[in-house]
Amino acid sequence: MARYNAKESEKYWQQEWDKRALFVTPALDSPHLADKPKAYVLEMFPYPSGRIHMGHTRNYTMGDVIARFRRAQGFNVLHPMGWDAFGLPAENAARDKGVSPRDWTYENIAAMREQLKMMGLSIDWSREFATCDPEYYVQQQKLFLKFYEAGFVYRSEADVNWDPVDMTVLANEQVIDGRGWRSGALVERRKLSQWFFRITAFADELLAGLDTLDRWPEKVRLMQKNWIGKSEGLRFQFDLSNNSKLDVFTTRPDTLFGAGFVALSPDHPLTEKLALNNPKLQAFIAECRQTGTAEAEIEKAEKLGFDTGLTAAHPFDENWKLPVMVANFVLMGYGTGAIFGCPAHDQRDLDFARKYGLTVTPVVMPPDADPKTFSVGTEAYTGPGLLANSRFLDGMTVDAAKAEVAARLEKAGIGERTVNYRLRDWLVSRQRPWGCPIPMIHCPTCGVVPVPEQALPVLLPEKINFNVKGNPLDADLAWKTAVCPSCGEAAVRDTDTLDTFADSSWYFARFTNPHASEPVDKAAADYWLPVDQYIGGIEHAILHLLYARYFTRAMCKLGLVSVAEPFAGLFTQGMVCHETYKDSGGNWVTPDEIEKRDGKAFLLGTDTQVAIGPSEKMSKSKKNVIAPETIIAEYGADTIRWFMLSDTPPERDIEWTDTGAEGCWRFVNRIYRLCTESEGLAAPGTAVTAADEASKALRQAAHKAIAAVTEHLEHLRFNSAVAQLYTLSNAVAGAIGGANAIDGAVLREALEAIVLLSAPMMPHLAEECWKALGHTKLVAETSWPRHDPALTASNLVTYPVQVNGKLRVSFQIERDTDQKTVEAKALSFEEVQRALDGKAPKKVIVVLNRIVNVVV
RNA sequence: GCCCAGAUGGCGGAAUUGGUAGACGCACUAGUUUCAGGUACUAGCGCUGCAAGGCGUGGAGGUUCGAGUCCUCUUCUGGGCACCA
Repeated sequence: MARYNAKESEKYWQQEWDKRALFVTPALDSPHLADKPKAYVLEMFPYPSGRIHMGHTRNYTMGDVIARFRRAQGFNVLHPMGWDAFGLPAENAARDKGVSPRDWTYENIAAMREQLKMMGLSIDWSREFATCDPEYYVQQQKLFLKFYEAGFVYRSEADVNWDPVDMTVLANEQVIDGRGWRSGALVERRKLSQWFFRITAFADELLAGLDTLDRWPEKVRLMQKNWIGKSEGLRFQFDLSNNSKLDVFTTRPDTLFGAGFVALSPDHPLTEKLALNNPKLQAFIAECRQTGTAEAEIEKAEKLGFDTGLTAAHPFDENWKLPVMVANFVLMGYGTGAIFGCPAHDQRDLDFARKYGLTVTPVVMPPDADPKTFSVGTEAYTGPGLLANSRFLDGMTVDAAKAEVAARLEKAGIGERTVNYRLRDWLVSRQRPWGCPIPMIHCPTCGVVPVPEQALPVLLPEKINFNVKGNPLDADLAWKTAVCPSCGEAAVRDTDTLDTFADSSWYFARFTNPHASEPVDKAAADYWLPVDQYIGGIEHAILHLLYARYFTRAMCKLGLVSVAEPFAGLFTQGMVCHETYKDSGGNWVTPDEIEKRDGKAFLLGTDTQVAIGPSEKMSKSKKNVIAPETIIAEYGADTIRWFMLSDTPPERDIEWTDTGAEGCWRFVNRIYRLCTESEGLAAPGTAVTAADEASKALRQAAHKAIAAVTEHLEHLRFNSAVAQLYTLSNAVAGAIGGANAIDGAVLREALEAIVLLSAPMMPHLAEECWKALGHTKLVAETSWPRHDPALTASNLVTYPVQVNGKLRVSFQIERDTDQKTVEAKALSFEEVQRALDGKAPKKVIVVLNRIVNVVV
């Protein structure tokens, strides 16, 4: 029996595609450009870690299916690839192995490019770039300067995680249990003057824009909406006992008579002022700063408070004094950095009040609660209700009370209704050497001066010395020293680099013409943008996608691009998982160290059992990684591609199994045999007219599959498209093995349907089969098949007959038969009569061409 | 802590969006082919019952002629939380 030689075949067809330049993007000045619609298909570009992993395989397979599908449908397709090449791992490798981050990165890129090419992706490699290419980051520096001129960028102080031993700023990832991951020193929070993008100025636009993104997953839009976190509330002032005033923000002004305290952030200017001559408060602030900067950490930390001794007068009763506390859960970055606490109706406030013995007064009554007896225990009441214990607000709804309080405080001139966003400005300064240098110069006399555009690029130093404390760029005096562009005196460069999220916030625009002398070639961008289908992990649902949306809007304002939204269609794929294994000592064991017998796992060649753990995302730490290259070496790229698309819906996590991969490989061979061993095929191009019943049935199956696969691919339901191809191949195999000979033209039509429909998913196999079927053109040059609706429609429909909602029998009848006839037929069945048990039906519901339900 | 998502046979999942639950694949069982392993082919495969039938989409209620699908409550699992990308 013939076996498909994937290794030879895949290499051969990849070369044929290359030779014919089939995947090169149509040029903007090509004469027939306007005859076709465009499709920009993009997968999130990879970080060059050195090897592709199964997650990449899944991501790029999906994108490639769409790109090939669109090409076959006659679209002009842009399907590029690049590298998100700046970032921490290169620095870590440099520190650990003494290599240069540049060499390490480019070596990784070379290795990964080869691996991606083995997958047979239909990528236009002529557009490839890495974000660490000076040609790319110089354009990013230009963009930064344009943003700066437009006022989109500003400088301000912000907290960082500071490692006091290594004298360096740490990423959240590098802080383990409050300590630096290398030094083990307790991490401190420290203020640095840094650059920000004023993304909050776009908050409303970014929020409203979500409504236009109808081809984005609902959940991603919701996550972004919550992230932006628009809330309407009231900002008002308290008079403090030290004769100063304090601004607070609240979304619950209705609960003002339930106020138990006023609380300041440890980072609030007033806190810092009070701490100047209060060592205990200084110690408290230091304690709060031991908590990391991560929101989850701050919110989960035990509530800590410090009584300042000050009091605040209630705005509606100057004799009512509230204690003014400093509280660790009040964030300086949100609202005004100060709140009034209403313990009865906010859980954090309640936890805090219970700990420090503060007053808890319920002012919103749950339905049916008696205001005289209702009290709050350990759980705050956050639901709706009517106001009580609130003087002039008593009896009002929450909404009415909010409006009343706001109106009164506005009238008194001490408050105003405001809109507040949870979204904070984007801090882009990174104290790291492997990133895009920020093109700014700090001059002792002129202050901050931008590097003039003609003086760009600000290149990274050739050699980065990691044997220094802190940021190597900062320690590199030769690199750091500059001349002030304004006064010509000695000055220093900004030694920070841009957040790598900036690199990935506009690369999709650069792909439309990666060699342009400006950041974006307007004509190319106008033709190709927005990206029609963007595909990547859900982990990017908020930050990357929000930043890219912000950049696009900012570039749009500057006239660099014409679209406001970068990604018209978004798809977020699930992760690739695998079972985990642990030996008796609790150590992780890799899949190739075990063998399975009777559903149990043993160490290879032994009777030593290992525990099978849950399927989790493939990761080195859990040793449950399967390398794509070993699978490609064993079965070829088409098998791994087919696996990635089969069974599991693309948005869900998929579990890699060896048996599943073997099943895919069997299917590859099955298609190969069907196409190479079928006898009695008509010549290519023969007109199809099925006469006999078996041939008619096969024709119908083929055309149904064409319709269904097309529809499923349009909606990225790859697993359902795969199932349809199995069904069609079963139909073909069944027809060949059947009692009646199949018409040669019908058989050809069915086989060609399988080949063309599976081609986006298994492109090499498709070429091999297409050739075996006698074609001289490639599949990659062949149009997508069309189904004939006359062939897929049947004039018979099946009616299930239910009695009281339970299925009893079903029958076939001509489509659109009148209801009376259907009803009579349904009632005529013995099964139905038996279920009726002699009773007369109360009602018979006939849904045309669908179902009959007899109600007794 | 806050926000989001998911739950259907032994497993991955399908279900025309309120109309025959379990398509298709994996695993498994029996048989045929084969020296054998593998491949290939045929048949079976939710649970229960001799059968008629009954039960069945995480759990509890509800709406409906009819609910995996809609509503309310609930349990569990997974993801994100701003310097990982």
